[in-house]
Amino acid sequence: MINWYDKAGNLSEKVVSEFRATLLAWYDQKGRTHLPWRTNTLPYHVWISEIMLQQTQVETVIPYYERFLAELPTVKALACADEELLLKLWSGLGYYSRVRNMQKAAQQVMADFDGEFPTTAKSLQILAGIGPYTAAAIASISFGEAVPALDGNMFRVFSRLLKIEADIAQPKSRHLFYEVILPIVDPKRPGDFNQAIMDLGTSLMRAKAETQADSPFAKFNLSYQDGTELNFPIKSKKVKQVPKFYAAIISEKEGGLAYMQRPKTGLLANFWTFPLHEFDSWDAIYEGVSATNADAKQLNISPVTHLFTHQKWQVMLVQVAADDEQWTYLTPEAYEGLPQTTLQLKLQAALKENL
DNA sequence: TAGCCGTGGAT
DNA sequence: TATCCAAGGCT
Repeated sequence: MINWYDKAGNLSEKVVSEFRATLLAWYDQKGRTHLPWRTNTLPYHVWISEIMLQQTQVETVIPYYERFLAELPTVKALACADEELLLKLWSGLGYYSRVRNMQKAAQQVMADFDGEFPTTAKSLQILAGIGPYTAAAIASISFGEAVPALDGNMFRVFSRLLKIEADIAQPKSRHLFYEVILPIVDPKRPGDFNQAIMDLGTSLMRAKAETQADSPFAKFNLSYQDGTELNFPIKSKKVKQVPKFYAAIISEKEGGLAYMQRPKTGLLANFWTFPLHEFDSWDAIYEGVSATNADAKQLNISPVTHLFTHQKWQVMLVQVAADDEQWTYLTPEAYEGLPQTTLQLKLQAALKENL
C-alpha cells in the first residue's frame, strides 16, 4: 500500500519519484511513439496536432495532420494561406473555428512575436484558440516547461490515482487538479510525462476499464485499491430540461378565482395553483382550450416561463367562462393565506399585468 | 457559467 | 435508434 501523502499532508517525494519512473519506463516501452506528431517537437508541429486532437479521435487526425503539414509547413505559410485552402485542409474535421483561430494565431506569431512561438504556457494562451490545455501541452513538449496538460485523460487518471472527488464538470475544479498534479509532473521530461498520462488514459486507465492486478500502476491507484475506481472521475451530468406546455385557467366566480390543489406526491405536491392543463405543444394550447370553451381568451402574449432542474414550463393564461366541478373558487383573502410556489406567484403577477 | 461548436466511433 | 463521448476553447 502506497501513501501519496505523509501524516502532515505533504506529498511524498519518494512516491512521486517512483511514480514518475514507473510511468516513463512504461511510456518508453508501451507508449504510442509511432504517432506522427511525436517524431518532431517543434512548436508548430505540436500545436497543429493539439488543435486537431481537441475533441477528435487520434485515428481521425493522423491523415489530416500529415496533409496539413505538407501543404503549410511553417507558421508563415499558415499566416498567409488562403481561407479556401484552410477550409479544404480542415474539411470533415469539424469545429471549423479551430482552423480560423489557428490562422489568427499564426498571424499573431508573425506580427507580435517575430515569427517565434512564445515559450511558456502562460504566454502561449495569448494566441487565439490556445487555452490552458493546449498551452501546457506545447510548453511541456516543445519547451520543457513542467506544467500538467489537463485534458480529459489527465482528469480521469489522477482522479482515480488520488481519489480526487472534485466534480470535473465544474470549470473551477481545474484549479484544484492543477495544484495537485503540478508537483508530480516530471521536471526532467514534462512533455513525455504529459503524453504518457494521455496514453495511460486511453489504455490501462480507460473510462470503462478497471485496473488489472498486474498493472504497474495498481499500487499507485487509491481508487483501485478500495474498489471505487469506476466512480472516478466524479462528473455531474447536466440534465436537460424537458419542455412542457401548460394552460393556466383563469375562471372567475363571485369574486373568487378557480384553483386546484396539486397531487399529494410529485412536483409541487399539495400546493394550490390555478388549474393547469398540459398540452403537447405551444399551438395546441389555444386550440385545445377554445375547442371546449368557445369564449376562451388568451390573456398573455408571452408565456410565463418557469424552470425546474429537469423541466422547463411555459404557461399561458387562458380566461374561460366555464365552471368545472374539480375547481375550487378562492377569494384573494383565502388564497393569500396559503403557502405559494414561485410559479404561482409568477402567474398571479402575469395575470395582474394582463387584465 | 452554460451553451455552443462537428464529426465519427462505441455502446 | 438514441445517447454519450473524444488530446477544448470561446463567448
